[in-house]
Amino acid sequence: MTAIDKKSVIQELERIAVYLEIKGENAFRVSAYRKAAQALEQDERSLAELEDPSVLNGVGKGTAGIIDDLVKTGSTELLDQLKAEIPEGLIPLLKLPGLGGKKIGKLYQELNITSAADLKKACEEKQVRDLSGFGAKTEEKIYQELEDMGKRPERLPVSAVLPAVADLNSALDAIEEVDRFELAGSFRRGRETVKDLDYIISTEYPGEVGERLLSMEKVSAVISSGKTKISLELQYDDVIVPVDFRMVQDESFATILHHFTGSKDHNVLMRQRAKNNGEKISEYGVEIEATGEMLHFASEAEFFSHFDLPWIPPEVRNGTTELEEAETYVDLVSINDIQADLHMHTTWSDGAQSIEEMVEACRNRGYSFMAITDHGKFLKVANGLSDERLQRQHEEIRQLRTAYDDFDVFTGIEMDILPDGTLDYADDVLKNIDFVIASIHSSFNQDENTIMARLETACNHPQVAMIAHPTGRLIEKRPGYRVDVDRLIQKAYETGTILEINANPNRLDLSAAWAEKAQAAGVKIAVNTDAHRYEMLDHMELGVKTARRAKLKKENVVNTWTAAQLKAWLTSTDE
DNA sequence: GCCGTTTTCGGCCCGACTGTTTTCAGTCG
Repeated sequence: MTAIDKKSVIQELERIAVYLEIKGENAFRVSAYRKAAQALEQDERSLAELEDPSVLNGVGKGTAGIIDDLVKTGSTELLDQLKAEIPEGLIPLLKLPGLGGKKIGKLYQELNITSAADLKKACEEKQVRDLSGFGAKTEEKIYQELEDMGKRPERLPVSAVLPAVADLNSALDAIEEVDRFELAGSFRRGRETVKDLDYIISTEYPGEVGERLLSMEKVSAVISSGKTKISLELQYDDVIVPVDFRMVQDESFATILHHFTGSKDHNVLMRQRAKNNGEKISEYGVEIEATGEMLHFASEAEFFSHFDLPWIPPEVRNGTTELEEAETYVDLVSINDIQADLHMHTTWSDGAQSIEEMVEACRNRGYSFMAITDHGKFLKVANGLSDERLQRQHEEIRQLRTAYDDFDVFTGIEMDILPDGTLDYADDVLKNIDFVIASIHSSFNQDENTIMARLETACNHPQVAMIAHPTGRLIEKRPGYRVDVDRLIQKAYETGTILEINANPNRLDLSAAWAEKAQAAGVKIAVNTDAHRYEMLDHMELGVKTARRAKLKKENVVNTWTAAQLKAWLTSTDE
């Protein structure tokens, strides 16, 4: 038996890095521990399977020894020393913007500050401003940050920044001096939470563009404002959205887009590759070190091509294996492959539009088929369909679809799996429905076995085509019910049940990590919006980003298929 | 602390902005 689990080992390595940072240690030594923690995290193997950690890139003899200590005893000498030397209360101070290890070290050594409370007092007594490297302005800023500490979340769910994205896109569209712009950063990479929004802007007139940005309506604070870089905070009700803008000349657009798309670790990989070629990547281009010549690129594709790589999708730029795997991303699912949305609601239950309105909206998006899947009778709060209303609705759908020869509308239902594990409709009702979704909306607090029994009952039913939002989580709001996802994936594979990536930005459920595992196990995935009104159909893009993060191939995403292919597959998996 | 097809030392991705300085360190992404 080991003294601690893998997650704890990773945390302890990160803790060592933080302590060393405050101690003012060499920055490369600090980042070495961070890198080791990351290498451990990204390796699939358990501690037991990973006999010698130093085989990992970034873990050398020293850190391997520390890992070994942690595994065997739960502690290690270095960490014990650091704990004795540095007060634990200093660690949260690293989170304050503008305070890094060096400055915290100074506060500790010269003012004997050991906690947030000490620091606040020192600011009030105006002691901080007298330290070299600090000043009155810094002191005031620190004081304000301490006041605000803990008031705002570190990362925002994508759903929280969508209004800001919409506003910023139209604001930038309206600025004449902007030649083109793009939203980069973790939003472009399709992460489910973001720290800020990173906009890159091509312009010949950064001064004018900057002025316009600073005068935008929702600006609540200016964090920094230079010649080519501006950082703002926008306020939307109680949500504060930090935004960075970087302005460049158009010739540098591709390289700055790449740079600010990140991830940081991906950039490190690319820069290392460039260095091996005697070249240097910056935001502005690629410099040939021997001659000093600066190369520019018309597109990201050209930029990658310069390094003998195909264009690497932003969603997989994790700084892990994407350079080696670059050739395998050609058949990644993309938004243009999507033929259908298979989960949505209408006025028949809790949606805002009629069947016909939703059908028209989907046709206009260029889809070739869709499914109407209102809530079942169990969900009374959502005006779920009784047996009788269900029949009538499906009759209406069958009538409607005769009007189209180029578009198919599946009859469907989002049927609850009841708390007692039974299904909401009888077999003879289900057998006439084209696309039956099963999902859990109740009794989230049941134990794992009960939840799994519910999900397995649904998978086992020949008429159930798909499990919607399989874990029930809401990002940053609730964890979901107690589902053993590995077991669900296995069951879905055995029964030919599709698992959903629900594209709603509050859900993104399955997550990318689980969807990747599902694909590896041979499970088919559907990316659906679960739209309750027109605009929510737009969420497809976020769902597809999640699918791409999961490295899903087009062939494994059923709503890239034709209606006929999906129908044939559904029939073949009935048992 | 890690690493090596310039390999056991000397680098480690690169640049903008701020606040403090008066040429730059620290922080950040």
